[in-house]
This record gives sequence, structure tokens and C-alpha cells, in this order.
Amino acid sequence: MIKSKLKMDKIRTRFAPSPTGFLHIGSLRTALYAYALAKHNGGDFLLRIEDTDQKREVPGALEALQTTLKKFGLTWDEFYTQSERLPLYSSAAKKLVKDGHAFYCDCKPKNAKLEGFSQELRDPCRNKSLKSGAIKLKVPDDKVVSYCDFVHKKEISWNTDTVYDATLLKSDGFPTYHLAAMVDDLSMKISHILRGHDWLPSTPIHLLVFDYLGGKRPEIGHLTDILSAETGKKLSKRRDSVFVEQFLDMGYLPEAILNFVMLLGWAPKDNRELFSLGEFVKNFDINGFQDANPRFFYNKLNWFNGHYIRQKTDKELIELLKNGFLPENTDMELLSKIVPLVKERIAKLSDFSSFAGFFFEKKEVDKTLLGKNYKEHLSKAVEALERGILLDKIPEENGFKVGDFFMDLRIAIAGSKFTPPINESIEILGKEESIERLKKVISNN
RNA sequence: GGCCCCAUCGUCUAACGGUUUAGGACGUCGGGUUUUCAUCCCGAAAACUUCUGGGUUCGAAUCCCAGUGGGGUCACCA
Repeated sequence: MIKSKLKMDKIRTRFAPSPTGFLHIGSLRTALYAYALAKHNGGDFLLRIEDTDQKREVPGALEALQTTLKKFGLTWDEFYTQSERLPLYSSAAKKLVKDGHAFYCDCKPKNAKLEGFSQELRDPCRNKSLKSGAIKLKVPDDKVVSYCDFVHKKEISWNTDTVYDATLLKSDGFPTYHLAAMVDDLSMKISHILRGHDWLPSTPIHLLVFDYLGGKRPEIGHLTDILSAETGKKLSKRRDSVFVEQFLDMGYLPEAILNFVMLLGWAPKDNRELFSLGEFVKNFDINGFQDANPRFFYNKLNWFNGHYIRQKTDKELIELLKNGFLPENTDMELLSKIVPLVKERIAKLSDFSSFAGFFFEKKEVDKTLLGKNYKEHLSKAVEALERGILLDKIPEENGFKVGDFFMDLRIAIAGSKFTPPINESIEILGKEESIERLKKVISNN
């Protein structure tokens, strides 16, 4: 019997962000998939910083990026910075000129944002045989370039008559993405390029560059765009929360964000939904990629987050709450008593204050919420507390309706109809404070 | 506008030509547990039969074509 398993080269993927700000939620997903693709097959996952546009670089962005990636458990095996590899790109560009696949251009750079801008397909400098300036790709006429996308699992092709003479090396000596990324993917022996859908239209440029540079072209796959639930368009910084750090600040857990995002654009055959990073890597299947753009709905994110919050031990949850979700100078002993009561009531860490805020400060009591017998209810409760009698006995002894009695109590103590269990809350709050709050409501006409 | 991608419940998706009266999850609604809310458990509605119209086939959500609709992209940014 012949076991014919194709001996594949080692899988090597990369995440290649530019250090221009926070980590986009879509980028996190791209990184996750690239990581899983590599790790599922025992391969390497590289982090490559594409900092070839000095103007857009944001100080500190690189460090922030790495910190965030690590929070999600996405660790890399190798690290590269393009700005430290400049000679590689310029010599590659010069080789392309020498081989007749690129040319120098001394036109002044155009700005796409300017009004009346229109891209010319064939650059006027392509036959001038200039000896200096920017270097552009000499796109051949009427040729078909194609590749098989491993996300969409289909062949995609272009006629080069629709491809413009893209700039490869800028006049400042820095490469553009079109050059740098291809040179690097080749030299770093990347086996699979996984990137956003927005790169799909410029893929023919990259195919040409790969072919002219020589060597084995990596597999290429384009991930779907994540669409805004409201607009149905790509998530935008202006309207939507798009940065991972924003979600962290809102009180979403890394496990939940990761789990949510992995199912936007990928699904297993058995429709399983709960995955840790490790489980995802184990179950990862390249056939699970989706073709259609998903929408970012918060419902499921919230559900995942609630789920993962409940998975935490009280101690772990306290540590998480310490990251900016607690009132100033929170008493830790008090907190450890409160946390078990709110754990299954919150969907986000930031919900803590709305459920447990009354433990730390007196809340305004809206009298219209109280029942018509509230004074009687509260007076008996005060009496019981003062004499140390169990509150549970009060309704029966006085002929109160149990629900009404405790509801008035709840509102007077916490200022809300929705609270943690009121008996336990009173115990935590203390007899004195509780009595004081009840009396205040009784006397405040 | 040119080029490219896409199209199953409100949302994320399963179904890879026939076990489909299209399955699951979130959300919604109803019920149970509970002194509230939440958790948890049970159940229901939900895709004018898989955007529309053609074709291929004994048979199509699944393959092909067209239309329509949605998205992306057209820089010396990535």
C-alpha cells in the first residue's frame, strides 16, 4: 500500500503590520489565522514591521502592537523590520531595471487625494531610459496573470492592460509595499501570504514582481472584509470601534475578542463555536474560510464575553477588574465579597460599576419606583435589622407580599430594580449603612 | 466609471448533486428555576424553499451563464 502524502515545505506565515497606530480588529483576525495556519502544521509565524513610510509612522506604535499581540497569545518565531533591510529592496529594484522589467521615473509624485486625479496606466517615463529617480514596474501589455487564491479556492486572473505601472522604489530610496513585501516574502521563504481583501486588486502587480524577481511564488489568500453592522461597509475609524485596544478598554476579554473574531470569516464543519487559541490551532482547517464579508454584530461578542467572564475564578476576575474598572481606592476585601454576586450578571468588565456601584456610594432613589406600601415595608426592615431578625421572616409576620417587600428594600438600598441578591448585599454593605439608607428613604418625603 | 470579490433565518454559519418538511449558535419571543435582574434548563417563531431569470442533470442551496444587489480597489500609503 502506498501512502502518498505530499511532502510539503515547512509552512511559514507572517503578520506584517505597519506601525501607524493601534491594532485593527481585522488585523488581529489576520494575525490569528496566519498564526493558526502555521502552528497547525508545526510551521513558523513571523512578525514583520512594514515601516517604509516614514511620514505615517507613529512613535510607540510598534511596542503597543507587540504588547497587544502578546495579550492574545500570538507570539512570533522571528522578527523583522523593513527599515533595516533597505539595501535589499534597492538592489532588487535595480535588478528589475537591469532586466528590463522596471524603469526610472522623475515625474513629481501625484496625490490621489487631489481633485481631478486620474491614474495613468502607462507611465510616460517608461521609455525615457532615465538613470535616476523613482523606480516603477514596467507592466507588459496584454498578458494574463493569475493565481489560485487559497482562501477563495479559485483562480483569479487579470489582463495586464488593466494594471498600472506601479511605483516600486520611491525617490527617497524607500520601497513601496509592492516591492518590499514581495522581496521579503521571497527571502523569508513565506509559504502562505494571508492578507486583507483590500490587497486583492493590487495582486497582479505582486504576481508580476514575484515572477520577475524569480524564486518560488508563495501561496496567496485574501481574507474577507469585516463590515460594520450599521453601514454594511468596511469598519471605519470614524464611526465604529475598530481597534483592539478599544475593545479591551470596553471590558472585553482577549479570549472573547479572539473567539468572536475567529468565527467572522472562518467556520469549522461541525459548527463548534467555543475555541481557545490552542483549540483553534488544533482544529484549524484551511477549508473553513468564508467567501462572503461578515458583519460585526455585538450580540455574539457580548455572549462570548459573558461566557468567558463566568469561566474565570473570582480571583482572576478581580485581577481583570483592577485594570481600570473599579472605583478609586476600592477595598479589596469588600471587592472579594462582591465579585461572586456580580460574576454571572455582567457581560463586560465595564458593567461592574452599574451592578455594584451602590456598594461604594449611595445612589439616588427614584421614588416612583417604590411600591405604595414602601414606608411600612422599610420600617419593618429597619426594625428587623436593628433587632437582628432574619429579613426573610418579615413578609409573613406582617402580611406583606414577599416580592413587594424585597423590591422596596432593593430599591431603597441599591437605587435600582435590578441588583445582586439583596440579603447578601445588605450583609456586605453592613447593618449600619443599610439602616441609614432605609431611614433616609423613609424620611425623605 | 474601469477592474476584482461576494450572495442560505435579523446576525455568524452548516449542508461540499440525491439521507433537507434547509441544521446549529447569537439575538428575539414563551415557559421553568429564582424575593428582582442575571445565570442555568426547556420550547417556539424566524431563510415569501436558499437574490432573480435562464441553462446542465433523472435530480441543484450545491455546477454554468446572465441580470440584480452588496463590498473592495484604482498614490512615490500600507
